[in-house]
Amino acid sequence: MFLGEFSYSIDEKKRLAIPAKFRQALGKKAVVTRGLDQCLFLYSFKEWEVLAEKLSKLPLAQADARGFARLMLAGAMEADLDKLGRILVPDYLKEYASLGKKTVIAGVYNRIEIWDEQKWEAYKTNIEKGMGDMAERLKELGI
Amino acid sequence: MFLGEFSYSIDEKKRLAIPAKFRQALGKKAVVTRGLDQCLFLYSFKEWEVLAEKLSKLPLAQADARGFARLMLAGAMEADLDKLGRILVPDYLKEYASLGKKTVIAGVYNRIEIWDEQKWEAYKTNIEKGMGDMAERLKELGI
DNA sequence: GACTTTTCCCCACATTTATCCACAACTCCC
DNA sequence: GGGAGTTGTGGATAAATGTGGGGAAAAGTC
Repeated sequence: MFLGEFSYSIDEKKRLAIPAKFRQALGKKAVVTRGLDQCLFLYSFKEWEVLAEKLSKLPLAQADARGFARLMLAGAMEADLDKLGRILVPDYLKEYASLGKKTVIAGVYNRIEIWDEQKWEAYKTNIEKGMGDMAERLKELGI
Repeated sequence: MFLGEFSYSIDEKKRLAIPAKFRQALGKKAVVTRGLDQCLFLYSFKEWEVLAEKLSKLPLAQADARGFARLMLAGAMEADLDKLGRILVPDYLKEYASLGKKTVIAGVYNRIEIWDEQKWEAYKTNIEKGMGDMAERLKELGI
């Protein structure tokens, strides 16, 4: 299980270090892909395989399902860790998440999220503001 | 598994480089054909054989299924990779996908898609727009 | 048959990518 | 607190890759 919030920087060669704590659980082979709210998701290859399998089985005949699978699969990219535990972030994903130099890496249960630092701060304050209302909903969920 | 999004250019001899990452899985013998949404599909010969078999078994009675099968089978063309990993894109397929110089090659699980760059960008933003309920679908898939 | 056009195989070159290593900051342990 | 190991960052060098042409062989045209 991935937990915690770390800040790292992407160098000019698009390399991004993964927190040492996550490396063992990730393994050497990992996959980055488009995530929700303009961040990137990072999965271990095993986790990803399960997902990709499901995506590939979506009906090809339906235009919207086709588009969805296409974006998720084409958006993904193998991101193997080098000797020092870094991955390479492809240009199009860097752009998608509007990643600058400073990034935040957050562990969220079975996946790792990669955020631009500013976007992360903005998102956090935004969510924190709505935290009061959320408590109500959590109660409904029995938390 | 083919993953990722790459941009390449077709030269004036209709040659198109295939991403190095895909070459091994593709093999030397490949097949290009008309795809859905005005892009081209590129399969390894083995995958193509399986697909062609399925297409040939589509119910002959249904007009749309028949049309689809016809489009894909008649549009297919062997596209062997040369020494440097490039294929030749026939004129009629270039025209079908309205390929300009700049093209995008996308890996979508068991196939590779070839898009005109502009068409690809347009398609992507279009899908993303209609993806407000993306989170819902992801949840269904257990992402 | 002569000529033009197309297709295919060869190579050159600039750029990108991958691999390796260096160094400073930090942590942990004795 | 000092030393050994780890970790984050940056850079150097070597290999691989993308792109563009040249020219021989094949195909088509008049």
